[in-house]
Amino acid sequence: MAATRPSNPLALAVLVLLWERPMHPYEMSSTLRERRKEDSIKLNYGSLYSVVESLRKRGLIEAAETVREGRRPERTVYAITDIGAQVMVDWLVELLSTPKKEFTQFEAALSLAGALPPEQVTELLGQRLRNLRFHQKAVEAVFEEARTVKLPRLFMIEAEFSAALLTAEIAFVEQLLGELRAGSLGGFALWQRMHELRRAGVPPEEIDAKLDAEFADELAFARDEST
Amino acid sequence: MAATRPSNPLALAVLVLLWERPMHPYEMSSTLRERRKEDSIKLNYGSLYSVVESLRKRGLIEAAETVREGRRPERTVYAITDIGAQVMVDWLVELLSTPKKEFTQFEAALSLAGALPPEQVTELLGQRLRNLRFHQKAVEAVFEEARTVKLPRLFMIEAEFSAALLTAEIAFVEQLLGELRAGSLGGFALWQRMHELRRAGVPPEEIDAKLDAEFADELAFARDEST
DNA sequence: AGGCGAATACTCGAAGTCGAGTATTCGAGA
DNA sequence: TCTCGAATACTCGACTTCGAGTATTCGCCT
Repeated sequence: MAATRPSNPLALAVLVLLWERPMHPYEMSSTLRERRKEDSIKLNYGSLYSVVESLRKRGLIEAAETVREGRRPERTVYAITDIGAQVMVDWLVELLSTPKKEFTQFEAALSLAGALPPEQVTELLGQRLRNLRFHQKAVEAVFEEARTVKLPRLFMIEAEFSAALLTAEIAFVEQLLGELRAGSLGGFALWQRMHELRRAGVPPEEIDAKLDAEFADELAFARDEST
Repeated sequence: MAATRPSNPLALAVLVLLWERPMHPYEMSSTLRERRKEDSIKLNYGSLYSVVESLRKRGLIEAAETVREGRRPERTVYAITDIGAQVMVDWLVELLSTPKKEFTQFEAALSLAGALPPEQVTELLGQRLRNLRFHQKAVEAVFEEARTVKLPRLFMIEAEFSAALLTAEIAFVEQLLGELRAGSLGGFALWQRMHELRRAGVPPEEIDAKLDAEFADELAFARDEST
């Protein structure tokens, strides 16, 4: 059996932490928090403990000892196994070298935005833009702070990546908003008309027929798609 | 009880489809496929049926009729309810107007990349860059095709968004690769030395101590963090 | 006429996700 | 010395996710 692994990236974080040195679950979570890794890896207690258990069952990590410090409850300290170290490397290699489609909520929302009327979508994207810019300022403040305490950039690459995506999203929304406000986005009139008809209470099939007639040219693509 | 909703965006897609007109689950999946929405919304059969059931239990959709066409098995046709339509609107409003952190695998991998030696990470990111560029060409070909069949841009905004993120990622990886190859990324030497010591079999605590001594200036930030 | 691959239409159960809840202990201040 | 909030260290179970498997039928090709 090829060594399988859990799908949650938190499991990879656990492997990396145990590759550094043995520790117990709660220490993993606090270490991740200290290093600001919770910004890039979703951390939640339930998942942490179940992920640790899942790694143990697969033989990627093992319980090293159970210690009791002061009068705190007992804690199980885990260590990485040789197979675990190998899986960690393979996993990192795959994630770094091979891009794979990541589904985002915003992309889903964009693809379904047609269900709201164009005016409302314009308004909502305006709000989003304001929120994004506000967020960007906060992120820049964090970078500024990092520079003043001389934190080496190595420890923040993931934050820089996420900031780069944020900048790209801002540019995209700005551009889209411009086209929406100008009404110049291809298909805009069709979209508007569809909502007009719905508001008027026209039933679905009739809407389809009317739009098909009124926007014959714009909907031409749909007719010869039977290839 | 405030109308709750499933968390899977596929449920939003179901609401939108049923807002257009009643249909049965299999038709939902084929409609989504025809419209290329599976590129922006993760579609999988298991999830589809359980999401439909979950929407039904919450009263956001309801079974309208069960039909049997030809000698095909029976199918349940669902319709959206008034509450369902409201939830659909609220959900779209939230997703479009309010950005929320999306965790990506690559961001997680970047934040844990320190567990591989710098030379290997450089090599892997080189591979990634080649893959990303290849993928970008394919995406551009799709856009080209869309232009020739005159598909209105409205129907592809989500694809344009995803392409914008792809471009941003390429730029980021190019930039990062440059700094890695030049060895100019802050913390690079520290990272290299850490792996050197590990290869030499030095135990964790000693590595920490040595690095702390050798890179006192670069690690200064860590010492006065006890605020 | 009949065979076979593509499309239709789901089902199932193992695995994973999540946040709220619980119980304890430490330490700063009144 | 007492208290109270923050930190420590998990547990629980309801809900989701997922992909592989199943069973049928349509329609083209020979």
